[in-house]
Amino acid sequence: MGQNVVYLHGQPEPIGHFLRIGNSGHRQLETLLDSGKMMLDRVVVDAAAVARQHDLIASLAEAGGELILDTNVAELSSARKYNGAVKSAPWANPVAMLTADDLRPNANRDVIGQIARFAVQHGFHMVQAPTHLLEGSPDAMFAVDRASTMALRNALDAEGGRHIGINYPLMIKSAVLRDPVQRRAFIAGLEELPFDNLWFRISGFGADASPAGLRRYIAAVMDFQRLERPIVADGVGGLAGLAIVAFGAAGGICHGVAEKERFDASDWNKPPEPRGQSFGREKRVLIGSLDRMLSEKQLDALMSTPGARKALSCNDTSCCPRGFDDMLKDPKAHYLRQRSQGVQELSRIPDSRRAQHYLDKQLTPVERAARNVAKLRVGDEGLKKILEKSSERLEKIHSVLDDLSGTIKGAPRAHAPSRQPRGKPAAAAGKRNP
DNA sequence: AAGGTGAGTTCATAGCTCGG
DNA sequence: CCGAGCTATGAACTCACCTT
Repeated sequence: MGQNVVYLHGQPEPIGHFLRIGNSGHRQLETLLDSGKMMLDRVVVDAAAVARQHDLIASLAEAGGELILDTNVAELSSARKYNGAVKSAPWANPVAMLTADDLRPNANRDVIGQIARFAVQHGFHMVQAPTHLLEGSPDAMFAVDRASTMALRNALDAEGGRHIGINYPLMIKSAVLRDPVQRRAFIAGLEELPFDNLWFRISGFGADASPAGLRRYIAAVMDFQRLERPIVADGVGGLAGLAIVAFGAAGGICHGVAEKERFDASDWNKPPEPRGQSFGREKRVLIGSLDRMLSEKQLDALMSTPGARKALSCNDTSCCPRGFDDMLKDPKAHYLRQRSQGVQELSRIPDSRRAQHYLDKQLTPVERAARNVAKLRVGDEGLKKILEKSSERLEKIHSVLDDLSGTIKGAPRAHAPSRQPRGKPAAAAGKRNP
């Protein structure tokens, strides 16, 4: 598809695709990077993990990748999270949450100054402004966040980081995003701030978005184009994430490696969990024909159903030549190839045709495949329900987005964040020639 | 080299709310 | 009054790193 397209107005603008390294998957990612399978080289690194992930960061920098620092200030300011994984961030307070005072210019803890020096010292190209999870536009922390953004710009300039850009992460729950009055207040408050790109981290939204939720997300985020700055949808993945960029609501998306495809901060203000009680997730495999992941356990159970193996296998021979076996053998490589393939395919399509291409060439085939999966004679009632719901969801997304595409035709589209470091080729990391 | 330890985490579902 | 969508809640597995 698309190989024979002639571009009358130059190359279409590529969609920005960003990867969150996360907390503990960096060794696996290093292996993928070294074998040319990482696919993405614009990465967000948590400040709390920089020391541990130094090897991966150095390799990415050497390969010309773009390094983005997440300061973890939002988590460090949360009752539930400050004493968890983020507590090893250099500016963490070991005995308490960070407060607005810690972020004042000239504060005793000098968090802003520390962030600026750290970003320069570790060669970051971009920094997420140290913003907070906001209850709404009247939240007093919004003013603190605006002051922090200005202070960070000054601190970066003063510490030799004039070339380092700033992303502004707006962290609110989806109900707040949906409120047009609060949107206007946020837009007014952001207008004069010195940041390069606007990032959305919307609590309660992600790759599993409901059809109506997805439509409202796209419509709401489109309002922010009034700021005339590139927009990134953080914590989204799957066909929901692709829809957001296909419809031009955002110019880029960001997610983790088979995780962080949804952002949920609903428990951040609760007291910390007592220790010793933790929950985990079994290994999961991305199933393209369902637009969701299934655990190995669920897949095992499905394999006794005739036709399941064929219907669930990756049929992209450049990704998994031996189909199901390859998916199971290296689920993270499969995940990265599939996610980057979807974005790259869309990137080759001219802006004005992306929404239609998404509907016809990306959503429709999956919808059809999901319908076939839902027809399988699965013994397990729970699993059968999951398969049927996935299929139903995709059909509803199609009709909702079909309608939306008529409504927003001709509306201005968000741009992708320009690549840092500027001027370097956008060679995929890991594809270094010997 | 192998095994133990510590810490992170994602989904399904029940029940509630709000709007038509 | 019903259904869609939201919120709260409860459910064991993975990975990295350290110790021996």
